[in-house]
Amino acid sequence: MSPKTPHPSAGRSAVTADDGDELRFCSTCAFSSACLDQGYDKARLQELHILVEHTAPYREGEHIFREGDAFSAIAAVRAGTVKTYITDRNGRETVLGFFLPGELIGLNAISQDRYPCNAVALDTVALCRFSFPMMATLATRVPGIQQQLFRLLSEDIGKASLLTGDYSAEERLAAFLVTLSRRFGSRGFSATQLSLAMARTDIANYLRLAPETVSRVLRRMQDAGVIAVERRALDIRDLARLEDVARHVLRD
Amino acid sequence: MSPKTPHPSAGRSAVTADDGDELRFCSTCAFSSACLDQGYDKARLQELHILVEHTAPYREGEHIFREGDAFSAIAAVRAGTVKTYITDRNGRETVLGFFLPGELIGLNAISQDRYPCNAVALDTVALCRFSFPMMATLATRVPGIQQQLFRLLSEDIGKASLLTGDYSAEERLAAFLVTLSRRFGSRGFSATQLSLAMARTDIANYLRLAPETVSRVLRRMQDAGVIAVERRALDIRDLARLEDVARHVLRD
DNA sequence: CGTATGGTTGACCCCGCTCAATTGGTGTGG
DNA sequence: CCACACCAATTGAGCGGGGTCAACCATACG
Repeated sequence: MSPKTPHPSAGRSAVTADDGDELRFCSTCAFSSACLDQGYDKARLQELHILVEHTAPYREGEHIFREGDAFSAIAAVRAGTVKTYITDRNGRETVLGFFLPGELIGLNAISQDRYPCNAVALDTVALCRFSFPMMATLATRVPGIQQQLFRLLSEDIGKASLLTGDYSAEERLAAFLVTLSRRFGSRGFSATQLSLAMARTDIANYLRLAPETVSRVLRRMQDAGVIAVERRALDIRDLARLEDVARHVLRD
Repeated sequence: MSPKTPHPSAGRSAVTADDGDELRFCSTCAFSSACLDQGYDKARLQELHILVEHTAPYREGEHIFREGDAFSAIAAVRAGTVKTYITDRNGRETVLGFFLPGELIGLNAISQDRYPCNAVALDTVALCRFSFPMMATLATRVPGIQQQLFRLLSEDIGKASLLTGDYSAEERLAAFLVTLSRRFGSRGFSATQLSLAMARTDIANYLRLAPETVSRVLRRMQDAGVIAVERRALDIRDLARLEDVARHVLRD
C-alpha cells in the first residue's frame, strides 16, 4: 500500500460515503463510533484524525496490497468496494471477503507483519489509511481506541465462520445477499436496490461454488419472485423470504 | 466460566503442559512469549501474572462457557483439549475449533461482550483464566501485552480461513492431521503419535464432512500406509505424503 | 462491425451424504 | 465373571447436489 496524495480530479464511485474532511471523520467510518460513543474530547479525536491519510483513488483492478507485502497500515474503505483473495498454485482463487465503505482491511496482517492475502479495487476505491504502529501507540493512551481495535479484530474472527458451515448453494447465496443488504442499509445506501461491484465468478469463489451454480441459483430466485437481477443490478423483492432461507446460515 | 479454586486431587490429563506455578508461566502459554521475547522486567511480568487464575479441572463433557454467556475472561488451555461449537435449531453441530495446551479460547467474544459459541472439555481440562477488562487495562501500560493481544486476535482471523476453502475430504482430513501434528510438536508432544481427544463425529463436524466419510478416508489412508489408526490413537507413518496431500489447503 | 469478456444454459457425472446394518468396546448390574 | 445394553465407529448400497465441460448469448470496446 504505497502512500499517495489525494487527487482533486478523482472520479466518484457509485458507492460512496465520502463525507469526511480534514476535521471530521466519515460518518460511516469504523472508528467514528470509537470516539463519539465515548464522548472523547476534541483533542483526542484530533490525535486519531491526524494519523489518517486519505489516499488517492484506486482504479478498478488496481491492487492495494499483495500477499507477502510488508504490513504497515490498516485502512478503512471510504468509497467503492475492495476484494481480498488468495490464489493457490493451480491458479484457483479463494475470495476472503468484500469490503464496503466504512469497513476495514488489513486486520489479518498484524500477526505476521505481512499481508496474508491480496486486496484489489473492484471499482473506484478511496481509502483512509491508518499507520498501525502509530495507532497502537495512540491506543495505549486512549483506551477507547484500544477497545475499538480489540472489538474490530474480534468481530472479524466470527465473520469467517459464516461461510464455514455446510450449507446448500441456495442458503449460501441468500445469506450473502441478506448480509450485503444489511451492510449497505446500515451505511445509508438502499438495502434493496443493490449494485454489485463484483463479478459472478467473485461471488462463486467467495461462496465456494461454481460460477454456473451462482448463475442458476440467481435465476431460480428470480423465477420465484424473490429477487430481480440484471447484470450487476440486483433488486430484492421479498427480503423476508430471502432472510428465511438464510436463517440457518445467519443464525438470527 | 465460573471461578473455581484449584483442587489438589485433580487428575492429570494425558495431554498436559502444566509446568507453571505462582511465579512462572507455563512454558507453552500463549502469553509467555509476549513478555519473555521483549525482555520485560520482573515487576511487569508479575503484573500480568497476578491477574491469572488457575481454574479447577473441568471433567470430560463439562462446559466452560455457553453461547450467550456474559463475557468476562479469556483463557489459555493448560491441560487437556477444548472444543468450541455452535448448534443450529435442527440440532446439527458446527465445530469451530479444537484448543490444545497453550492455546487461547474466548477471543471471539470480545466484540459482542458475550460468548458467541459453546466451549466444552473433551477430556480433563485445566485453564489459566485472564480477566479481560483487567488485561486490557494492563495492556495500556505494557505495550508488549497489547501487541501480543493484537497479534493473537489477528492470528485467529486467518485460522478460520483454513477450513474456508473448497477441498476434497482427503485434503481436508490430511490438513487437519498435519496441523494437529505441528501443534502437538511445537508444544513438546510427539508429532507423530497423536492421541485424539475428539470423536470422529467432532472431526466430521469440524471439517464439514459426514462421520462416515471421516471413517472411510481414515481407512483409505491406513490402507495406503500413510497412517495407522486405532480408536483415538493415531500414528503418522508418512508425514511427507500427508503434507503433500495437505499442501493445497495449508499453502506452504 | 468484429472481437473479447462475462454471463447463462444444458448434459452428464462424481464425490460425499443418507440410510441401514453390523461390529466392537465400555460400563453396569446380576 | 458373564450377560446385556449402549454408544461410537465401521462398512455397504444407493442417490442427489453441485461441479465440469461445452456451447451459446449479450454487452462493451476497439
